Amino acid sequence: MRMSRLFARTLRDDPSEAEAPSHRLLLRAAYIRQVMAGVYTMLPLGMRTMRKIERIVREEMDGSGAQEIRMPIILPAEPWKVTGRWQAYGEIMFKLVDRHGRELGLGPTHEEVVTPLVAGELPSYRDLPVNLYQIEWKYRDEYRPRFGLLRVREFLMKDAYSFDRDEEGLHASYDTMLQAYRRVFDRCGLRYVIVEADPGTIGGGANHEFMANADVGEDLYVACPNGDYLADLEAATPRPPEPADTTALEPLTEVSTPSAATIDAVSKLLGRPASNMLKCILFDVGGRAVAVLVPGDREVNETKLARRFFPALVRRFEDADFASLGLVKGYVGPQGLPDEIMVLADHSVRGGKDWVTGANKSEHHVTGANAERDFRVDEYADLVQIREGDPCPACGQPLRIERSIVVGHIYQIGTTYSEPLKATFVDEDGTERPYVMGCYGLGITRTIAAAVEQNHDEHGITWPRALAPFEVVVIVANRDDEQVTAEGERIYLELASLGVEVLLDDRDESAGVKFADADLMGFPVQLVVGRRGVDAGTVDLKLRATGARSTAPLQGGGQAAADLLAAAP
RNA sequence: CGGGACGUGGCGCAGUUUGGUAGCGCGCAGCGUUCGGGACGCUGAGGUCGCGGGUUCAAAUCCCGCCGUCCCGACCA
Repeated sequence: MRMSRLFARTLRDDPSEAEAPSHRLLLRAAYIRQVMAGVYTMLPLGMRTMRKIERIVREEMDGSGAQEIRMPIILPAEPWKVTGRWQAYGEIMFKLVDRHGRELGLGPTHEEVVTPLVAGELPSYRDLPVNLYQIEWKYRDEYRPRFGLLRVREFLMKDAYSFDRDEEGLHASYDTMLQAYRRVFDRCGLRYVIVEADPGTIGGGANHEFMANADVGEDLYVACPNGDYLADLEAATPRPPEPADTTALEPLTEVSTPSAATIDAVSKLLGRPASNMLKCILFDVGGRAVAVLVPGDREVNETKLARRFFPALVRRFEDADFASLGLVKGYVGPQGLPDEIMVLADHSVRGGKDWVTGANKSEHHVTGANAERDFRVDEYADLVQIREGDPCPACGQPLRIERSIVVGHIYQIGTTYSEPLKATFVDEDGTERPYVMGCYGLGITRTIAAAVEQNHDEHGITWPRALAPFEVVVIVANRDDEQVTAEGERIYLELASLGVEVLLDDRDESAGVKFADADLMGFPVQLVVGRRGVDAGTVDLKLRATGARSTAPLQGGGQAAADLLAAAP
């Protein structure tokens, strides 16, 4: 490719809307252009990098026995209503209506399409397992698109779905995908960790996230310094506390707490630490009231709560909800709550006693409240938000919090979709059983951004070879010199014949502009042909990632660039 | 949706406080000079000042409404 023909105008100044490094550089280096919030056009350079990731993904998926299909972007609403996700995805799903008044959606993911597809084609256990994947645009009307390609409303994703007879088969399929993902991200040159994660609106059981480390990452995970434990912040489970000694308990006593409707205020008023307060938060779960108890110094992890009740919708009580049950916001406690309110407590509540909590009466709290004696707990569960410094569940060392970008997420979803969608096969014993499914997402466009976040410096992008849109750029430093131009052409053809993806900067620009653009666009190897070198019989080479410079003979300069490239990361 | 900021040629910005008929740098086109780290000179093209309404002799500037974009929080690849 000749740069004089390449549709790529670089920007000298940072566009004012771009903040994150990947966003800034992808715009400046002419990889992407914005169309509207969270929607981008991929320019030729961006396309080439995107295709490279797609290719790596295809090779690893095909090599793992998955088969590529293509499902539509535009989908009927019905199966989504059956699984409950028409509601659960809510406003995130782009919804539209066709001329007949039929409700349609733009696919945010494709379980509701692939599951009936397989059910219609494969009624026998003999045909299992099967794993189908596609690389397709996904649509999510995000609350807040941001950071260029990192969080967008239209993105390219590889999604795969495995169908097995039983749990054992699922585990094998899942493990195959986990290994395939490792190879994909290794080949992309990403620095990443694999963490235990929350399944979100997909639902189901065990699942892992592939997290690329990055300063602008929106996703936090906890890591044990000993390497014993890695988990998504939302999914992380703190080590359960030792149960409190309940041999001597305070009596339950009501105290007046005028205008103290917050943990902080009550804590100050009564001179008790927040950790001795029992926070009682009310939720509406699909129309049913649920009280969640956590110590006063902890937060309820609403993601875990949503997971406990998935696919029912969980929302915090609003003023009207308190009023309808005769409760006073800020003074709610678990003792004496009506029977129809389910009471859930975090495991950490077992570690405390003689709680201070609301008296269910305006301006009053109680002290000395204890589980069983004074209030019922219907279920203990893991419901708190983990914090930096919490003990590792494996070894007890304080956990650290790290920042990252989720580039892949794999799930064991079991029969979460096959059951409601009645997607069954006939098993060996003649009975119908729902498929045991796994699903596997990998963000292609997000991987582009994550790679730039990890590979850039003050001059521009420093691509790993596998993702660079071109591997070598041949810079003709003196555009007016026919001999220099001819040597540049010759080396360009030499590199092409060696199978190297090469770009010839034949533009009528000064050398400085060419160097700056080459650095900005991030090609791994730069080869400079100039007057000086041609006279001396040499070319100059530069490895972009390290800045290391060297010279090579003019004759065979192409081979030297190819050798340097082969040694590049 | 809640909080904050900003919308002026392709990009970055000034002008808005104090209304007077739009400017700078980069980029773009032409000519000439330059030619190994974002060259220089001359000439030129390019703007419904986000949109709609209002006030005024006169609005980029003042008032009202709307839209868009970005940043901080609630969803996810």
